[in-house]
Amino acid sequence: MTLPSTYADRNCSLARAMEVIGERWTLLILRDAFFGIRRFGDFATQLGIPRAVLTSRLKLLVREGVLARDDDGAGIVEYRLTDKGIELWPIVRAMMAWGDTFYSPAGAKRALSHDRDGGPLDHEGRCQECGSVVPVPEIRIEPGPGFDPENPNPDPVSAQLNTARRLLEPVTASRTRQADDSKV
Amino acid sequence: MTLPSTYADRNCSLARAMEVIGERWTLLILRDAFFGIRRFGDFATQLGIPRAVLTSRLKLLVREGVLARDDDGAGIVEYRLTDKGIELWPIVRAMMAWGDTFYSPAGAKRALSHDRDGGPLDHEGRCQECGSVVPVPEIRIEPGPGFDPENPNPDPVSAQLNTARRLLEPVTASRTRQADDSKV
DNA sequence: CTATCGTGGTTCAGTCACTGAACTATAAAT
DNA sequence: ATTTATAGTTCAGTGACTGAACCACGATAG
Repeated sequence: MTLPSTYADRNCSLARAMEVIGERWTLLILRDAFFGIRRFGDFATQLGIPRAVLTSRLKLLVREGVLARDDDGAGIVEYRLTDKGIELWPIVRAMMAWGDTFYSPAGAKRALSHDRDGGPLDHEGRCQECGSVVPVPEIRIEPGPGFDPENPNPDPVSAQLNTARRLLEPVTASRTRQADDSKV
Repeated sequence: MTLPSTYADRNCSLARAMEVIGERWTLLILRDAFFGIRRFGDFATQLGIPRAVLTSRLKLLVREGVLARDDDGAGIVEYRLTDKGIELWPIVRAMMAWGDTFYSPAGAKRALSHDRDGGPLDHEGRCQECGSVVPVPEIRIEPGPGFDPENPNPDPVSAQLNTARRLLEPVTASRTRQADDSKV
């Protein structure tokens, strides 16, 4: 049902993509998923999104195969990006780059680099050291020159998000999934 | 007015970008702008968007410097992408590519190529012939293998949009700006 | 000069979605 | 048995979108 009166244009792939990821909050949810957030409560507190809307968005993203819902039966649910979801990275990266260019005079708020060789990424996502298009799990993200530690949000999840990390690396929650699974 | 309760995250450029281009319809308006649409009425009919919403979106985009409003004083107004707006192309391209990949089994609905040498563009926007990142005005767009001529929309604007053209090349309207010989 | 048309909007009632706060359900942990 | 952590649901109030009609203005036709 994605949208009541759906975008009519059947011949533009952009319209179809918008029905999946174009609703309010959706891209911010996905950004946080790239940053390693997997838990319902963490999405809710990080984004300040109404929980009912979060439920609705997560359901749509799971139905469309962008996120996978992983329930361990013990009250712990994780939402992880699927391969299809990971292929949304160029969109997220392009939007961050545009926002940095025009709304962050002090420089990029987050700096991206190739975790293997340390080379910075250009705006097309290429490592300037090795020249390759860096796979998402090898991308290192850290606060950049434009990062503003205004209100240092003291919760542990925010603290983790503001350190240098690799994309998709899960934030460790207070109560983790049962008995340490090897799927990281 | 961008958003009533704005996205709170001040430290993600994505949130700032979403405030400018994240509202419903906005990216479709910009897609049409890349395709050469410049007139209020053409946006309205091509997208099927309520005119009040279109007014609101155009005003925001002009205020943010993404579009320029050009009024010739004779009842003809044109909205054109600025340089800042043209830099949104990687976002539009990435979303079309993702939509094609996952929702167009018959192949891309629109094919992109380098107008100078005819080389097709890869998913990062590089010409596979000359290897360069092709500037937007040199990008040729035409119906691709997944294009579906289902309801051949008979209006002249749609007809132009479905032929091979360069991006940003304006669609010629029935009544053009200031003194023109091409009367129908 | 008046009437009509093309164009770029505005207005408005009805509907739908989002917001924010409170509440519920379930499974540990104490 | 009670508390805590987590993942949701519920609901009234508000705001945004929808669709259709209407308006203002300049150009064109009679």
